[in-house]
Amino acid sequence: MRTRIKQVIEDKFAMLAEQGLLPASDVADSHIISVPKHEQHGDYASNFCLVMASSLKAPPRKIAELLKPELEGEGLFTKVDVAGPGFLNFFLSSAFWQQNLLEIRAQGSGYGSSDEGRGMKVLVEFVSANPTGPLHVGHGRGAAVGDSLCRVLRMAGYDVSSEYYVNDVGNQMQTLGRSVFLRYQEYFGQEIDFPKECYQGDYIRDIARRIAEEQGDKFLDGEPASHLDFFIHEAVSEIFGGIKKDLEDFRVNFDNWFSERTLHESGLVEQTIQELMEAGKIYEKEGALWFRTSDYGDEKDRVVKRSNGVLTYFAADIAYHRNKFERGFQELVDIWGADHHGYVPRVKAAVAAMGFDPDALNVLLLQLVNLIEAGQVKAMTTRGGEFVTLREVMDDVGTDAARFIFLTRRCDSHLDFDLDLARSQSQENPVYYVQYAHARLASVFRTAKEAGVEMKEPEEINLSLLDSPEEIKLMKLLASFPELVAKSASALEPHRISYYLTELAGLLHKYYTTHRFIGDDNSLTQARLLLADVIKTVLKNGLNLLGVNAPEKM
RNA sequence: GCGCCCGUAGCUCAGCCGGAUAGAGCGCCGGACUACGAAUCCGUAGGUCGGGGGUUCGAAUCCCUCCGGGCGCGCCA
Repeated sequence: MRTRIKQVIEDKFAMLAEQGLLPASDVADSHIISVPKHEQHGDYASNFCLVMASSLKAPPRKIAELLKPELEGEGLFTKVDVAGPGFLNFFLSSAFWQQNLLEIRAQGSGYGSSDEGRGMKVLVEFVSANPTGPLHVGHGRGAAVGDSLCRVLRMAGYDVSSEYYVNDVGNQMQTLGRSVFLRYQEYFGQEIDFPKECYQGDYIRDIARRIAEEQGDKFLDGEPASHLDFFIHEAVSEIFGGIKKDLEDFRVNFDNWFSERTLHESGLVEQTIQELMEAGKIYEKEGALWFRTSDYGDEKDRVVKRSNGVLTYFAADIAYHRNKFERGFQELVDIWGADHHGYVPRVKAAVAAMGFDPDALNVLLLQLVNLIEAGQVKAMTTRGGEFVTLREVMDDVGTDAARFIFLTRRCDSHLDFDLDLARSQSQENPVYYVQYAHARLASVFRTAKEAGVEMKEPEEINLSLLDSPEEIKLMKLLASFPELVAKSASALEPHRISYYLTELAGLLHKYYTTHRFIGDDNSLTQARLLLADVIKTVLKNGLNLLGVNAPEKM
């Protein structure tokens, strides 16, 4: 609708310019159609006259007055107002909104879709936690945001793939294997010196105990180094199995699990370094290889191969991002913890140096999650081994509440996750507010069925009965859902969905207390049931974008 | 010291590629079930949008600066 109004204005302007009533001029980019905050400002508003005033050398209101009759003659609006400093306010008839209900109903679970993304291939990479320990709450936020973003992008017409990058090589693997081996020795009563850099969590002991129980003490003999691969393999597969299970229960699915190891094994890392050296973008200094990232906006050059011959994590990441582009993705979204923000410029620099568009790489930085319990921040450190896992939170508050809460904040805002609130099965918990709206409507249909009321075909329903201010307001909000999804997608901001749903649920609850869906007047009942049906659909579609259930009963 | 993010009601936060009178939830206080679910609704109170400058017809929104908080500044990942 917005694009249609915009087009009409620009057409009418061109016509007036042709007639010599206004000077010809290019239309400013800042010309937008918005939905005004106040009802008296109409259903849509245009700032056209304001943004064009200076290039047309005419007062905004005067331009508006010239356009007004032309726009009214279009037949699209019941009224066009010139308001304030020169806004054009457009009023649509209630029939317009009523007809829209049929459209929503026809689209059903597909309502909200658009071709905003035009089939653009997008890769969203998230979580990507090292398989050295269980997922913690911070990863949970990444999982919720990433997964929801994928759903939103898909609905907005993007061709989306989701991916988890598995760091399955490097020092940390050695450290992990060593940590488990030491605990294994400890299990058999040997004196061990457990270094600080080893993984401290109890889960390491659990893995060691399992190995000890299954394999006995046979690894105590001989050179520990020769057993290390076995311990690494056992630890990784157990930990990774746990991660996958956690994500599955959190309703997060990945299209692809990308192993860092394959980048090395395929030779892509070495090949990329070689090519960049030939292009003069990597040079040698003090025995190490350095990438000229400072030529592309980074603070300083970065090492890709250490003087001891070992590749850095960065080296693999360069190849990984190259690989992403070479797989044909046009937009990349990386979701990282905010503590990695210093890493962004160097990866963008690498992308640019390889000849790809650095703006095609979108890095979302997720700020910290603080768990609050009894009004106190629960300490959450990864190093000390004392951390709250995603599993604990999921088991504690449930997947629905956890996901919803993770999606009620902007990415770059710190998140205080109040456990008591999330736990409470009561009014304070925001997720229930929305779910309850859905369940309430489901209940209406159950009641209707019991009363023997069947919904007619939409075409037979007299929609003009839906004309109260509350109904109009609801219908307008319902109509804006596809735009909201599209905007949420292009801005990479899934949290907008949860705000929309809270607003829609609020309107429904309010409506519910002042209007009855089922009454003596059959045609009114029919019209309101259609409205109920459509609201229910939109709530469900929206909750689905968040990965939250839409229950029929609670 | 340098860089990134944040600062909006008592609390937690929306709104931020400029737009009209700045919103919500929680909390406080007061109301509403003999009709579809009260996990709900209605009403009251609550604001120098961190401070200051600038750009503009117009700034919570953009720019500069200062103050406060968080996080980073490895030949770690």
